[in-house]
Amino acid sequence: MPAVSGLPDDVEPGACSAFRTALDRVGSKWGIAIIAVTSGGPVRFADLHRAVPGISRRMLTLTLRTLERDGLLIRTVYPTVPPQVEYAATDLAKDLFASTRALSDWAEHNHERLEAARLAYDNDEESARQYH
Amino acid sequence: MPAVSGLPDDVEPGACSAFRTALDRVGSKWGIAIIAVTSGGPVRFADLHRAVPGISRRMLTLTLRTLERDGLLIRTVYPTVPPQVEYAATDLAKDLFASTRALSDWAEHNHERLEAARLAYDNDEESARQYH
DNA sequence: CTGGATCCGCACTGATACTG
DNA sequence: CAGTATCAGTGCGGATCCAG
Repeated sequence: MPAVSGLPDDVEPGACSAFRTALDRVGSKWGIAIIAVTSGGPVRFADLHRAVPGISRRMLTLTLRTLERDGLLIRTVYPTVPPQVEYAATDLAKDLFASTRALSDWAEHNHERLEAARLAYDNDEESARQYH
Repeated sequence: MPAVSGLPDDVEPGACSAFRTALDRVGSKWGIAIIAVTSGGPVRFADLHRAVPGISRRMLTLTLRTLERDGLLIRTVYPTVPPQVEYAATDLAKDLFASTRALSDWAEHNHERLEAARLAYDNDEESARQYH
C-alpha cells in the first residue's frame, strides 16, 4: 500500500535503499579515499597512512578491515622481517569508485551554489532573529 | 609534494574530496530518501513522515532544515489553520538525485557479491579462531 | 499540523600506549 | 612495520514533552 496517495510508492525499496546500501559500505569517512589510493595498485600500510592525510592508524586499520570484509580490498601479507602488508582494490571496488564519479562531478560543479545557498539562508536567519 | 612516491598525488584534492562534499550534504541517513520523495512535487510534512518509514519527526525536521539550507529544498508555508507546510526538491536536488543513480545501480547489481564476501570473510574469521 | 526543547544512549573517532 | 587495546570525547539519533 502506498504510504502517500499520489506519490510513487517505490521510493524506499527502490533506488534509495540501494543507494543507502552502497553508502553504508563506502560512505564511511575514509572509505572512498582508501579505495581511490589502492585503485592504482597494491599499497603498503604505512604508505596508505601517508597518502590519506588526517587518518589515524586506528581508523585506517578499521576501515581496511571493513573494506576487505566486503570484498572491496585484497590484503596480502608477506611474512618478511619486518612484516609487509599490501592492500589492493578489487575490480568490484574499482567499479564502485567509477560509479562515484557522477556524484563527485555534481559536487564539483555545484559546490559554489551550495555555499551561496547556505550563506543566504544563514543571513535570513540572522535578520529574522532581530525581531526576536 | 606527493605523499607517496609513485602514487597519484591528487587523490585527496580531486574526486575524493568532491565526493565527500556531496556525501556530507546528502549522505545523511535520510537525505536521499527525502529528496527522492520531494522530487515528484511538493509534499507536506506529515505525508513526508509517512513516506519515509522509520524516520522520527525530529530527524525529519533536522534533515529538512539542512537540505533547505543547502538550497536543495524549497519550503513553502501556507498561513492556514492548522498550518500547512510543503517541501519541494529544487532542480539542484533533482540533479543530485540523478547523479546518485550510478551508485544505486552499482549497489543493486553487486549487493549479493558483497553479502557473499562478508559471509566468506566471517567464516574464515571463525575457523581461524579455532587455533586460538 | 508542524515543529521546538530537552534528555539520554550509543556508535564513531582520535589519542595514547603496547606488541609480534 | 603493522597492527591491537584501552580510554575518553563528540555528535548523531531516538523518545518524550511542550508550543504556535
